[in-house]
Amino acid sequence: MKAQELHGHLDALLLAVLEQGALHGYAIIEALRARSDGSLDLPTGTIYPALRRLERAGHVASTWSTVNGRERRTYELTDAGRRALAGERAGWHEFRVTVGRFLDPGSPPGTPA
Amino acid sequence: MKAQELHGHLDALLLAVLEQGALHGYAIIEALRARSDGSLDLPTGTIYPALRRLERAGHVASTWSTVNGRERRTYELTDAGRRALAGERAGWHEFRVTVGRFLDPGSPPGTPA
DNA sequence: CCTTCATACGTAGCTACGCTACTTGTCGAA
DNA sequence: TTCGACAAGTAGCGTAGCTACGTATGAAGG
Repeated sequence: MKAQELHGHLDALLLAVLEQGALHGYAIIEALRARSDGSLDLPTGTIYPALRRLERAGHVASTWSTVNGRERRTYELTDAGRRALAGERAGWHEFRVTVGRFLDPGSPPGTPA
Repeated sequence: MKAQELHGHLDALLLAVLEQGALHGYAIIEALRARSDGSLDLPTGTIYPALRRLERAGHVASTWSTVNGRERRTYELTDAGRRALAGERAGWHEFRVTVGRFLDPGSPPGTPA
């Protein structure tokens, strides 16, 4: 799918992926691709800046490690990040219902009961 | 809701509103507000440029009329617009499923059956 | 009469944010 | 030794919605 439509929801996706355990950037990209059956194939230029944004916001924390001579920055959800994720989930739900009222089939204009 | 999350979905909303009949810009804003129970209260600076974009793209057509001394530009879906709306609906569905896999409750990681 | 508010259109400039394209570097395989 | 997967990152661009204006009419209220 056209990924630009993610606008505003990327942070939530990243937090959701990290909810299941700490990962490094590259692995996050792979996790998104895997869990979406390839629909979400996000470039590094999207992920890395987003992760730094989340870190600045205090929603994730990172630690460096070296594995096989390769530098890895591993990201982990903070408590604030977990709270933020809950908020993002609520926001996503409202968004999905609101937009769905216009775009989902079944009950366009006047559907009282 | 924070309207910036609409990013990329606004066109679809406008087409969906016009699907039920031609409306002028101001009325479109009111229709969005009404059908979303007030969640979508979009400023004119968002709607008018968007409508012109849709017109340039050939998805809507506009006709001027004067009602009570007030100028009205009434927008109507074109056939291409109707096709575009169908595409937007499909895109919305895929988007909602993909993002939902991460943010909706119920089936986070490995849910085979 | 004059102000104010709802109606109705519109533009200029800002900002957020995801994307493209690029760089740096290690390691394993061909 | 060259190429591709792994791993991180930045600079600059484009899209698109938002803020804050500006214009104009008609109705309501003082």
